[in-house]
Amino acid sequence: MLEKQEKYYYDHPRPGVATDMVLFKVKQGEVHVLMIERGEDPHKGRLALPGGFLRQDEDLDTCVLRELAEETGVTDVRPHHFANFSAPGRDVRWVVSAAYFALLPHDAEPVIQHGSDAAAAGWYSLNEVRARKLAFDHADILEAAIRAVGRQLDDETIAREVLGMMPPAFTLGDVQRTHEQFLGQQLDRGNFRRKLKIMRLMDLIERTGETQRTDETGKGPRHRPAEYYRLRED
Amino acid sequence: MLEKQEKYYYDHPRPGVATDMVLFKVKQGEVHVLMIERGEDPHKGRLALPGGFLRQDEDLDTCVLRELAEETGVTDVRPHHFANFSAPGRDVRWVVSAAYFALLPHDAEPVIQHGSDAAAAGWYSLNEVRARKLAFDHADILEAAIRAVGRQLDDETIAREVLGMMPPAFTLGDVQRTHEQFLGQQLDRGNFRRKLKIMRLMDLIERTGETQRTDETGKGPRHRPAEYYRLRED
DNA sequence: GATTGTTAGTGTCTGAAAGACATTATATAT
DNA sequence: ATATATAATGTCTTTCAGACACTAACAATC
Repeated sequence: MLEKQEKYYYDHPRPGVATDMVLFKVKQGEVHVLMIERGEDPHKGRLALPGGFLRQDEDLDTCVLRELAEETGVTDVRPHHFANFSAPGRDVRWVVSAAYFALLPHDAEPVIQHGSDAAAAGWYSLNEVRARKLAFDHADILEAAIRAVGRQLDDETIAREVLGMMPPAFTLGDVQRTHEQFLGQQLDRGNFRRKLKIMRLMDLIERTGETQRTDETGKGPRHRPAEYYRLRED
Repeated sequence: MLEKQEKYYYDHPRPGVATDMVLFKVKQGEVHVLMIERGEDPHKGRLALPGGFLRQDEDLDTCVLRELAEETGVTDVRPHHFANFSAPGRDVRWVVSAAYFALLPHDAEPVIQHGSDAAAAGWYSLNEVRARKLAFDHADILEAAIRAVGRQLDDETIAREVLGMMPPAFTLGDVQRTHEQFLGQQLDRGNFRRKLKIMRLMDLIERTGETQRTDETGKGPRHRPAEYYRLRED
């Protein structure tokens, strides 16, 4: 293969090719994003999206999953490509990036790995990460990812993955608030629940029989408690 | 810039990065695609999509437009990215490609250029090009492009560009048949016309006053003639 | 104990839009 | 004249989204 490569060699300058992953998770009702603190220049110390360079024996989908597994231990997510980022000045090393998003199931247990490239890693809420100065053009990538999820929320595949993000017991209001964070706007409760039925998403979940209650610390609703739901086995 | 690049140099193998353009045109009622006969290995002699390698001072959108202009003289089209193609074996030179489609306005006058990379170029109907063995994975790219256009036909931007593909005088049946070729299925006439109104596409065109007629050669309809339309100035 | 405030859960009214299909119109061919 | 094919338009029904109303159930307060 290398010989063939030389045989057909073209004298084109070659950019670095990388993937970036915007991994979303729901934590205490708020959408969070996995970010890594860069341990090296360029942009040392800034928060960045996980991702990495393409290898010669893999395609981009494989690359983004491999990098995600290496840096976070997450393996069971579906990557969704939504855009390329290729502005010449976006990375002084000249790197073209294929951007993906994925929705982390709640039962997944990411183990943040510390490598040379990632001094620290962790989950940041949308508000937190928006208040930070991010590496490269990762702020643009993040916003584009949020919009991409919002656009695809009426796609059955994505809507199912959102259900998979929910904790073991959740209310329909929790699901609605998650949708709202991706859409950036409020939704009508009645219409949202009707949509869940029409998209047959209600068939994927079931009532636990429990309802919200106010615990001894005073935490909890001061209003009608919501029914808890859980994902069905099948 | 080059110094900085060396300063931050990463020892990653770098694939070639290219763009491929699926340029559609309507010719005598049939959707055609611009293809180039490859003048060099790999895949010398086979039909291929126009496109080329990314340069250091441009992003992917700029690249695909530049390559298109160089190879065909076409300048006034809007590129729409729809997918990346990155399977390791798709090109023995290891090339990752960002795939675009564009819809050629009828008034554009492409001048096919003959370069070292393009021994011959020309328009092929979907049936013709599907009967040929194409270079690389360009058959996959082409089919994906057709589906991408079909999916976006209810997007106002794309639907307008389809109108722009029509010849100076066209019938609503011509527009419908173009949509059908992208969708791969028949449409109901009444529903299609209603859609044109709802999407306010009827505001963009006007009747010419002429109707189809059978000319001396016997060409023409043997049925009720259709009204001709044209694009409005504004 | 009644009242208030807040969210949960459900139902209803309206209008937009799609799908299926019917009807009339107008040309050529026989 | 009749058949045939397509153009052009209209109608009926169903689906679905948006807006909104109404009741239910809890905690806090008066």
